[in-house]
Amino acid sequence: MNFDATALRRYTHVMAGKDRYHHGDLRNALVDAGLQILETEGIHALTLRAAAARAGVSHAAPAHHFGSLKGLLTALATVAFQRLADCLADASARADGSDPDAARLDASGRAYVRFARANPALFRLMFSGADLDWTEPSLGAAAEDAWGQLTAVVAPIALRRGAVARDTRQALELLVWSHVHGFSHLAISGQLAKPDLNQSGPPELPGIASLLLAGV
Amino acid sequence: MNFDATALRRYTHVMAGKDRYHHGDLRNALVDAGLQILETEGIHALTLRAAAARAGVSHAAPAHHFGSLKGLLTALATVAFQRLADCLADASARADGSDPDAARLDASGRAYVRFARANPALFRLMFSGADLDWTEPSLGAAAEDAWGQLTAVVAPIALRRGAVARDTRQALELLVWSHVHGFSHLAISGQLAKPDLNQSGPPELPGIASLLLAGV
DNA sequence: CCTCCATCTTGACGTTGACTAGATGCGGTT
DNA sequence: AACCGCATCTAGTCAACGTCAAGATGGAGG
Repeated sequence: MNFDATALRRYTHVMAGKDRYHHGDLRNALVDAGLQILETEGIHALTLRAAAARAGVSHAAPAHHFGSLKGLLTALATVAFQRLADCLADASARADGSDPDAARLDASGRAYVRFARANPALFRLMFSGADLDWTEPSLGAAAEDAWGQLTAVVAPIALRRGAVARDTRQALELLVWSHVHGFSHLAISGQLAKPDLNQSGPPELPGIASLLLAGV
Repeated sequence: MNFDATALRRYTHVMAGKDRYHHGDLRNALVDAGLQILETEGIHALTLRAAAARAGVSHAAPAHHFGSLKGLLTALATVAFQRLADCLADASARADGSDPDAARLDASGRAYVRFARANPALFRLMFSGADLDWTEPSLGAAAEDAWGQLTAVVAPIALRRGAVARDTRQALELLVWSHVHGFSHLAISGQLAKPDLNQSGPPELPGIASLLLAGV
């Protein structure tokens, strides 16, 4: 979790109310501020100046820690991928059912969608393409973690389908990822709010495990 | 296609080089300009002022036709949904294979992905959520058209699976849409560029028809 | 105690979306 | 043919933005 006890002590010290020229842990404070703004006001309200104001520093302070707005967005996306990976791992561990493999897959899928619905602006940012600096190693590592959590629950299903070849296995991983990612994206885009789709309540993620295991 | 011969005549007349105070068809000119900017320079370069400059009018002119930036984006997304619907209809019509239903479904899916890959910024805009004005009826109608093209190719497959109930059928439609939409989004986000996914060439959209028809 | 330098502030510049007031000229009316 | 209403477009302005440059501050190591 990149926990820095010294920095945190200084940070909480400042949080207690003591204003000082040197913040102590401005970088983390700005990330927190950014996450809050993203959650409460959306992506358009997330500006370097707004984050600085929320952290109680001058408008140009963020530049020293993130270089540019892209840097701040990259830091936020990194945290987001880490949180997503945690959610997926947690859901997989808690999954319960008569078919454990299938239960873990479906539970992970639902967790993916739940994460997107709970953090729509953040989710969008994670997959916003050119807005992020993918040369930043920590971002790539966090994204790999999340991807790894997903492939881990697909692997047993793939084996039971007889998908031993690397290509076949990766095609299944990609199928599952596309499925949950597409559903998540449609959900937070409001595309699932069509009246004819809501006559039986809000749409739920169609389970993929049973489909993949049909006829096996 | 909302073809307005009179407006077009004036528009082309202006295009011929004659500068006049009244443009003649500024609205369409601004949409064209917006599409070009989106394609060549990306979403961040798409500003009201840039579109105005490309159309050769003053910086405040777009406001009279679109009200705000949101209005221009909405107009662009409307055109985009219409084009997507056309692409899907075309792909379905041209599809060819031993199983026509399956061929049409897979061809439509590939067309969806091809559209996204060919127009990444536009595709992102179409599903950008709060950036668009969904109270605009034309936008909703265009989106419904595209959605209708997709459900049309899913319906035969659903019937062959015995999905006669409305809920079951809609779940399948949603499954297919999630699949192609998620893959498209991952593709244009660069998430499919992972080295371990490209050892057998760039990933292709996993066919969904054979999966849905397995064991039928 | 003193110096170094990362950290933070202040001020400025160019660009943006949005608003206002005024100029223009097309299309319908007389 | 002359007129005029009004949609269309221009010009000017404002606050907010990202970014840069220059200076102030104060903690860490000698």
